[in-house]
Amino acid sequence: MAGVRKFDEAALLDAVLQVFWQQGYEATTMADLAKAAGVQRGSLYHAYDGKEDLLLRALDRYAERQGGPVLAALANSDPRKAVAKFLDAHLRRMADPENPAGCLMCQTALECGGRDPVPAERVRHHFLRTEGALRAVFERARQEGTLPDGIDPQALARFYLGVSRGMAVLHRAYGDLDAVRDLAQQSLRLLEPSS
Amino acid sequence: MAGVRKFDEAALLDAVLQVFWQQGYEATTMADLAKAAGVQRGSLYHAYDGKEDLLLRALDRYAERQGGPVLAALANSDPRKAVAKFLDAHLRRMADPENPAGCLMCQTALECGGRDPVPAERVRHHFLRTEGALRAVFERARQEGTLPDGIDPQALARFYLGVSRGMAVLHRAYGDLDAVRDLAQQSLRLLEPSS
DNA sequence: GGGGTGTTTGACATTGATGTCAAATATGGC
DNA sequence: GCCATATTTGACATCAATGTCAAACACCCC
Repeated sequence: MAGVRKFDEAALLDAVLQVFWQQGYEATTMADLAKAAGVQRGSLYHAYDGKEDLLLRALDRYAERQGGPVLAALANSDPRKAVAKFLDAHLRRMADPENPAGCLMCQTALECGGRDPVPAERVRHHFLRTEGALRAVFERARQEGTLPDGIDPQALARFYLGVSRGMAVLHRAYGDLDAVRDLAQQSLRLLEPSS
Repeated sequence: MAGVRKFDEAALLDAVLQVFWQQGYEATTMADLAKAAGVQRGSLYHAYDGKEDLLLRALDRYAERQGGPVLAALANSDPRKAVAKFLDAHLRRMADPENPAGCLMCQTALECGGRDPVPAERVRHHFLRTEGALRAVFERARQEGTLPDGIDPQALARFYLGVSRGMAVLHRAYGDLDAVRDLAQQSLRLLEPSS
């Protein structure tokens, strides 16, 4: 029962991530995390630096598991298809009944933004990563002439980043995907060739 | 020093609102609220039912003070101008150095969404109110022929609701208004007559 | 197979937040 | 001016979370 680490790091972080995502950072206690991970509270303190440390690791793991497929969806030479798949990946993520509603990153951004600079900075980093990936899509499209003139790739990237963030908020607030779908669909009209 | 209520209800709620907005709901203690309001902790318990009661009242007051001007901005017969003013009102709200970054409604939606149905429902109510006001603008525009055919007013309303929510998240996460401005500006292209 | 290493476990003290209460006190009505 | 009413105030008990620690213990390596 003791001697070598009993738990799987990845599985533990998945459990921790889930609890933070469901309840929020402040409402979560170390006891909650321990219980969800099937581990004694003392073991958590032994293996990690505390709740904030666990949050940071959970954020990174979240980016890897949830954000990875979303960014991968951007790999398409047609910017419209790339963004459509990007938003659709978000939708599918939200439709997964395993996941709590919303988005852990947004939640942490809002909850810690005015209080705790360390997780806030981590979230910002991941946002910038997504923004950069989107910008790369549009910059490439611009070079290939697929993007209308006079459109700033950076601004467009921020737009779709913001749209995906808005989707998460509406998902959490409304509990269903109707409004989320509308938001995604309408936003795609911005890339229609007609304009 | 005692006998009749010493504090102004509105001013107290403004102070309370500010603290919730800055720190988040769970991270805020009754002592924080009492201090910010310049009132003894016991007085808060005497006058209100507790932290959640104060949050609900703060949300309503927030909707009144911050949301009011934003909804008023929608009063314009040209839907494009109405929405532009709507988004600009959000921008100005965020540019106000008196206000913490982001939006108390979104914050509460995300923080309480997975845990506390009562404030979550209150937030949803206010979101629906905004969504309804936006929809009204587009429905009127459609009747007047200002809106392109094949556009669902409801979907468009949800789109701009989501955009405004995304603006709040990016504001809180990035701390500045650059991305927020880009998001607002790009979203307005959806209403350009060219399409 | 035995000792060292590192983990687990439950207990502990500490801290901080909560909600309640009785006493003190200022105001308004009579 | 005095009493009733309602608020303020500080104290109190309770509860919950935190972080630490020493002892128990299992595994790996020699």
